Amino acid sequence: MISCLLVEDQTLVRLGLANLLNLSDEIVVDGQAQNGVEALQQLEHRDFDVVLLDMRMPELDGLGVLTALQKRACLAPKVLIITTFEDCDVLVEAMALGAKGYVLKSIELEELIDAIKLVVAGGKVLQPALTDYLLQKQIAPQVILTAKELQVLKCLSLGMANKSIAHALNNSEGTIRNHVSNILAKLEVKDRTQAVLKAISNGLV
Amino acid sequence: MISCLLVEDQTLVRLGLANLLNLSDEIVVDGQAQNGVEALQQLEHRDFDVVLLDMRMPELDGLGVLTALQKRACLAPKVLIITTFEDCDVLVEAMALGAKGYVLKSIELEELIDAIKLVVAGGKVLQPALTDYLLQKQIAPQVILTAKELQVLKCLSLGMANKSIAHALNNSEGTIRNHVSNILAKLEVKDRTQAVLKAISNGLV
DNA sequence: TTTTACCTATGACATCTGTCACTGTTTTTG
DNA sequence: CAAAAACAGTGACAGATGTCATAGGTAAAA
Repeated sequence: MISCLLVEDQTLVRLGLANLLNLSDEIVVDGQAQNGVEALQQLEHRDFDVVLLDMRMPELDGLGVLTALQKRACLAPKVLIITTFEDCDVLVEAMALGAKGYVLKSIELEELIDAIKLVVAGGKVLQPALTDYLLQKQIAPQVILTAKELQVLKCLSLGMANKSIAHALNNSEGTIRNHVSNILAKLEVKDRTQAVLKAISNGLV
Repeated sequence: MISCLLVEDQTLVRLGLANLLNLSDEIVVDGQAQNGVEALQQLEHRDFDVVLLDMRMPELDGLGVLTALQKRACLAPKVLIITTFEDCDVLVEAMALGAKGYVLKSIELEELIDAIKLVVAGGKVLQPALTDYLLQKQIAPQVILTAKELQVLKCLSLGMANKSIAHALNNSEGTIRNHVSNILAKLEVKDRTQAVLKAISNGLV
């Protein structure tokens, strides 16, 4: 039997999925968590063969869990991300942080069970729908913003003007203008509005 | 026993939820549909006490189903919307289209069962989290944009510059500037970026 | 019919925005 | 250590943005 920790914030989805998996005779969900914090607590106490991890959660999200797990690399469990298409912008980050697979909640039950077995066996899983998505993304390679730029971008996406941002971040307006200019270049957009739109749709903020 | 049609596109969620509800001794999910079209087909063949309806679906979404059901008003079944917080902008529309209740997927199982019973009994259900949301909306009374303004706002939220919008809508740039100015005043914001953010969060676009 | 609201347009104006070139300081990294 | 990034700053500039006053045309409502 494959022992499995299920991390998902929506109670109905979590209970339902746990039930379904437990009906199979190969997988047993013997741990559940509503958010990243709970998940890490459970993982301290005992080991699981695999962690089914949702991305969007309160308290600590999927990426947070992955980051935390990386720090104790030796005994990191296999992680299979199971989430919605809306959250798949972070696919690359998640895999970079050590996730072994990434499937959508729209997956069929049998496929999911196969994916879990594959991951436990040491494989990697990516749904066809996602590989297409990846291809599209890789044409426009990963944008890397510096910490400061990300800070400014967050201000932008709050609708702040350069002057306000300068005041908020204790910089001159000119400096903020430079940062904004660099952000626009990196995001390949022409003005702050487009930057905000791109940031939102890419989950950068 | 309350007979129930469950309409939800994500297979795992649907099967899981159906299982959970069937475990109770008051509710039986004896119909399932993956989208609005399938739901309407099922409803032609037979009656259900209640329809559990997801909002965001392929083919035909929740609002579409409600609209279709309204047209044969006499034998419209009770509808309980069960969806995510992201889709709750359409709450008012859904209720106006005859939905008897609106709950989030984050609801607890027992609460959901209670909600279903309440709806079948002729009541209406709104989760506390949603009533708060409604209040917020009503404090900032409905902004009324003219058709043209809405058109311009949509362009804004695509990240277009005034010149582009002017070109796209066959107007002078000055005219567009005037429209933008009026939009900003009506939305009570200071620049186009804030306008776009507000438009998005209020579902105006 | 008169009024009202909407769409269109122009010109002038102040301000904001984004770019560029150039100069530093500090921190990270090879 | 030396090179490379990241960060902060200035000044000058072009162009975009938003405001205001003003005004003509059209369509719907009173």
